[in-house]
Amino acid sequence: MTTPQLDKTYDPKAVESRWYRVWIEQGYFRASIDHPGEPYCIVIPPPNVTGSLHVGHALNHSLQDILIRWRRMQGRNTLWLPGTDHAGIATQNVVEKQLITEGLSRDALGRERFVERVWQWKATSGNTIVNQQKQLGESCDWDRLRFTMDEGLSKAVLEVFVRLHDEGLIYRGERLINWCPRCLTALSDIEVEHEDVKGKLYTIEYPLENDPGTKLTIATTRPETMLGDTAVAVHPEDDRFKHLIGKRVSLPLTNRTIPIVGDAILVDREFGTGAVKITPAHDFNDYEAGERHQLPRLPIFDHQALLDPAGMAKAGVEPNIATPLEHLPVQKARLKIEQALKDRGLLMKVEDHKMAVGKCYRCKTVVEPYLSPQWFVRIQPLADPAIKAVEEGRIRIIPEGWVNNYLGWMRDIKDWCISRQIWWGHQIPAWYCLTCNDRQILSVGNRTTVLQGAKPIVSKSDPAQCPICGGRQFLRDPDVLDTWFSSALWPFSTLGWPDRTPELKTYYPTSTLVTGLDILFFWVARMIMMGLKFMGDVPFRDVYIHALVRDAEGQKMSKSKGNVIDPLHVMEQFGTDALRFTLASMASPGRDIKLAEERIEGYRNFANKIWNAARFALMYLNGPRAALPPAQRAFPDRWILSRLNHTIRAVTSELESYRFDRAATVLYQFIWHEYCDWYLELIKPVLQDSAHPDGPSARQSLAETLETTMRLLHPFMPFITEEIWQTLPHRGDSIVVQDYPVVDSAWSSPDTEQQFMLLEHTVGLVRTGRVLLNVAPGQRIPFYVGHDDQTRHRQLHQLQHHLAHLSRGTAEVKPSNDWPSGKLLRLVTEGLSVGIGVTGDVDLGKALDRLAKQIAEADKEAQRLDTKLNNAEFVAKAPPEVIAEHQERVRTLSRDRALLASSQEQLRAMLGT
RNA sequence: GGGCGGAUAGCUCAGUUGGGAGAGCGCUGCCCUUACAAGGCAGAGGUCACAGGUUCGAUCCCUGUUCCGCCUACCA
Repeated sequence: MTTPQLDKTYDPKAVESRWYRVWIEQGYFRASIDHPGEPYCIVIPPPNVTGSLHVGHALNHSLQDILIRWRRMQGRNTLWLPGTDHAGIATQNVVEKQLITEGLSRDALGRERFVERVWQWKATSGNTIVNQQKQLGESCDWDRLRFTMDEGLSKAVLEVFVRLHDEGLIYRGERLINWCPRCLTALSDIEVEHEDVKGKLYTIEYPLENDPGTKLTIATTRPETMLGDTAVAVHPEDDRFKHLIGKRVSLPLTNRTIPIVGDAILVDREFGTGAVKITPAHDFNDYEAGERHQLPRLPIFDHQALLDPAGMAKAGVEPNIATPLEHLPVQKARLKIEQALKDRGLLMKVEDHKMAVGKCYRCKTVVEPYLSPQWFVRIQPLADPAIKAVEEGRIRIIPEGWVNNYLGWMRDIKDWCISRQIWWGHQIPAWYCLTCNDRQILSVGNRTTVLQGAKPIVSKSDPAQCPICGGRQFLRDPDVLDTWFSSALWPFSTLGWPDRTPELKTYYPTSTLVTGLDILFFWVARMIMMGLKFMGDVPFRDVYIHALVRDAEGQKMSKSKGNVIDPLHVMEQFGTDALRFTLASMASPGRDIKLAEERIEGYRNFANKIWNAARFALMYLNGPRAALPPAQRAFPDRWILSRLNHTIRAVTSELESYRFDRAATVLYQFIWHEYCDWYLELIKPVLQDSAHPDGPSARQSLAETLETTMRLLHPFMPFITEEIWQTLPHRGDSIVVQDYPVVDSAWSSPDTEQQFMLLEHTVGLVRTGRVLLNVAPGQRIPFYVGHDDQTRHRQLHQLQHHLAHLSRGTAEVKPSNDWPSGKLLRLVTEGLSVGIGVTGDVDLGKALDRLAKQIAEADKEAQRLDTKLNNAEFVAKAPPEVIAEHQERVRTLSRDRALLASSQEQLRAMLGT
């Protein structure tokens, strides 16, 4: 038999694309409802269709692939369902920017042609991220790739919208909503990011209508909104002001007077002046206060957040004030208002003030509360079951710490604004009869607005006839749905819902959702609500929430900071397996990942180490192999089988609890520091002697353990493990579809492990001695070993030839008091003694320093233990086994110390000091 | 303002029934020893943030403080 030869260093590029192609060709990732195993399904958090893979995706996807590959190998009926979402606002923004560079605009193009352009863009760039995912080795069932705007998923959206509307859970109404004046659309509450900024607090005087000499002083951070004030509020129990309630003030800069109202909710007596202006059209609190006091709402900004002439006219703003303000943005208007108030002596003071402003999560523009008719989901009835599902443990959130976060948000949830004033997305299935809604449909330029009070016909298909007037002319609601509305249906819409498909029956509820914290509310919470509502069951059993990836300094990665780590570049440079292993090993719960390239390089080295272990194995695997029962194998084989068994148990249980970091650490330690450092070294003498009687069993153990280790590692490092596995003796076509290793009690051998620890300590001591005495690495030396404990001493005899081999010398096992008295460096630890001959002209400085240090440490430790043992309370109250252990340690220490001291004296004697 | 998490070796982080403090990277010294210099061997380095409390005994449990993150919120 000829053995395949491997190159000296591992070259990821040479193997990755090759194996991925094979895996796809063989259909290993394809799921089938006929598979006999218990289903295990993950739906991918769909990335933006026009995006590209960033390191956050790489983490998220690596973890999912580890789970899926692991479960597939365990024989489960696995489905990892991939897909992308249409990312309404973001994608529309991208295409609009393209149009600008062509001198076009979406308005110039018109809705239909614009949407066509977006589809074109999706067609050209939509595969980018999918190809990058393949590069990462993701074992998705690509035949089932879904997109939120697919026909099937769109059907699901229609179905859900219409059913929720019919049940009264979707309604249209005019409310104050978050409005992005740049994207020109409504946003939901959670699409607004709050950011602390340094602002100013303006104190302004409003004169009383019937007593202009008396003034009510208010404080505001947004003086420009005063033009739309419709009341001033004071606390009803505030003795300073309560007599003013019911009176009116003249609103400066306008011809209006507005009432003073008492409002205990809005007003905090301690803050500012104790009096607050109320602008219901431009502030959420004021909007609610306005409801309480039946105040009019006077918007003074237009949809671009510019001062609106018509609005100002309606608000009675003095013409000489209004004219210069027309079409000014908020910031500029503020300066003019400030000046006007100053001119009239009404501006008392301006102070620095810390405040939070809301920004659009897509474009970072400051959002404005804006009064407009929108569609909402009445969320409370959906939230209640979603709260219960988590409370009752039907859904587990991991790590648990996020449960309260989830519950807190769900219990305080607000109605969800789902309409967006953009064109890319699922258009709302609502139509307005042109006859019946004549007065509610308003066209200004190319903007069509359907006013509050219009009567929509909600239906899965175009209505033929108005049920009220019989009219046949309709306007379809121009708005589209929030992208997250379709994402919320993802776990069942991707499986064929609303049709009752066998896939749905097999894979729903899905098993695990892997996601970042940033979309817990955007996505996870909404999937839970929709899943419970429409499937009558939770969408997934486990939600695993992983950390955010930051740069080495802990900064959030962003293109503008230039600190992004590009996963594609990393894969190119260090290999995909290295990247995947790095991310897995750093995925500790509840902590952000600070990623530095050196870490990835370290795991590239790990891959190379594995590669070379395989090269070593292949070099010696020629020749007959014999599979003896584990107990009859040689010491190194018994030991590595026992350790491998332990590693299988640990990796499996860590994966079961989503501790990817610990699973990775366990694998790393085993492969590098047990398998390579010790096992391969231990078996070299047997392998290198082709006539050795233990050869057949050693070769069998070597092949068997390496092959098993590759299977154990495969979910983490799919490419290198496949490449190596193929060169080893194996059964089957691909590691992808082999069984995951399971614990085998016949492999477990605690006695052998004990013995190995003795070997490890002894070899360590000899090697230390060699360094202390400056013995050349290649030089073979004679040395003595002995142990105070009889059993250990006997074991040293059994280990003799291993000791000699690993210590590069000849070992004589003999009680230490039988050793020659002079010219010997003795090193001692825990009853174990090693003696190395000292030749005349060696520098003993290092050795003496070491002995002195050991003695000092022994003294210190002995003193610490003595103190404890002399404490009557310790002796009286500590468990007997703890006391016994302490006493034993004191005895060992004192023996060790005595031996070290005598060695010290002997060396000193040699030096003649 | 509220909530949550973190503070352990130079750096990044493990450490689950409280009883001798760990890994990776980096650093120092010696080695191109026929799997691997992307390597081997040996080694240095830590009042486990601070102050109290519980306990015979605390990195671990409790309280408070400081600093740093994140989430959330209507303080004009």
